[in-house]
Amino acid sequence: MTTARVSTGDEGPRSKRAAILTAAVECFGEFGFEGTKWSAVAGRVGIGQTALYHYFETKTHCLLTIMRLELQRSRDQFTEATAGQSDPVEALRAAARAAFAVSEHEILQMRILQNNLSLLAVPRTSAKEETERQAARELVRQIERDWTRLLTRGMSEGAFPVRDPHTLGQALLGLIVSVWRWYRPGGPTPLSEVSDLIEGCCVRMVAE
Amino acid sequence: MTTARVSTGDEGPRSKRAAILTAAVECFGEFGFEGTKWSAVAGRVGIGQTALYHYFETKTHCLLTIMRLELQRSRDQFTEATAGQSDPVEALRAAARAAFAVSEHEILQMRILQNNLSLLAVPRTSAKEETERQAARELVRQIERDWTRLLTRGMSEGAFPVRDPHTLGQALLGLIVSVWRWYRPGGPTPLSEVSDLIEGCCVRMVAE
DNA sequence: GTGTCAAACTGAACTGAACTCAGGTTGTGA
DNA sequence: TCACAACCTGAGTTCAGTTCAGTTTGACAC
Repeated sequence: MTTARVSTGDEGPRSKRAAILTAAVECFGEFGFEGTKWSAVAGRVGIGQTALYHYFETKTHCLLTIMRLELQRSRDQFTEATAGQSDPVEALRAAARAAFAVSEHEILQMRILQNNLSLLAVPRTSAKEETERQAARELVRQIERDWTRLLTRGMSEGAFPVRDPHTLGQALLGLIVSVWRWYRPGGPTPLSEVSDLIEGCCVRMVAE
Repeated sequence: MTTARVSTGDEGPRSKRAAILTAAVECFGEFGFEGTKWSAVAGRVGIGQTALYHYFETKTHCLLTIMRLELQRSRDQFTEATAGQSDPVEALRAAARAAFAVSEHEILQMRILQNNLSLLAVPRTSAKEETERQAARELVRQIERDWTRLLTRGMSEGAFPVRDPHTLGQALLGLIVSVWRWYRPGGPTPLSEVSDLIEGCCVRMVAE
């Protein structure tokens, strides 16, 4: 049950919100969102199904919350990794490496995010779902802008050949996140190798 | 309603299978699989909901069929594009270009495939669903093998530096298909530009 | 032309998972 | 020790997907 992390601070002392999020990440990550029964998450936390509705308006609201939190974490990690880097190539390398410096739990969150990104395209009818969706969309936009900025800076400094920075940013992002579609911990290729290979790909894509 | 394409040949003279597939592609592509009601597809074709079950065992069976057909089409296109190319770099370029030489209807199919790939990971209980899932998985494996082969050949001929060809193939595929997540016809960047940019990225990733 | 039969279809009923309702319990903090 | 908000529950509702028990249709043989 691991009542750890994911705390957003605004919870009561006997709140199970964090436990629900953790359980949901494990279920959604392993069986997929549609593949997991909402009641199974309740069972794993040790409460009745209806108790879930005290914390989340709907099952989708929980999913969107997980996605938003993961986007926030990803973006913070990017910001932290690139903060000190003055050389554009080094900044690019740091950003790519940061994307793969994740725990197994975070891998699940990336996978969930990846597999349900299309949810963000269509408006939701439930109020809280829509709020989370908007927040997630805004984070996606900011992350795209972060990458575009990194590329634009590198191009204006002459470190990267000039190309459409926005489309190139999308391509880099697509390349990096696509890893979570097939990568499995304990698989044939260790994550460190994947990380090195993708880092090199990013640099060659952009800087040559 | 456009009773065109997608015919697999083994249908009766008054079959609406092709019309259902076309309508389903349009609905699933625009609103997402979970976002479209199965009855809405029936409505678009002009039949009652229950008539759908004459052609597909379940809604998911229809989705898996669409995905399998699109994988088949993609693979054929790869094979045709790379057939005559003896130079590895030219073969790589041709493969990348072929991936973007698609109609608007095929773009929808790529999007559907992309958004529901995680379905292929977990076994299905329905017999026909499971058959389509196995076929789709096999096609994915073959497509990965096609790319790996292309890379291995280029490396052994000295046209590409030696790197893990399987992981690099996954990266190329991930880069290419990730485009369908954000690309929209009539958007700011025309597909021809995207195609050129991604083609260049592929070559730099692999050949430098 | 006419009869046959599988293919094609239908309205009514069923199912199961997400969700609502109308309260009951609990433990924190005043 | 009492109040009350946070937390929880079992019983019921809803609705999309699916099954059932047939009816209609039209291609083809004769």
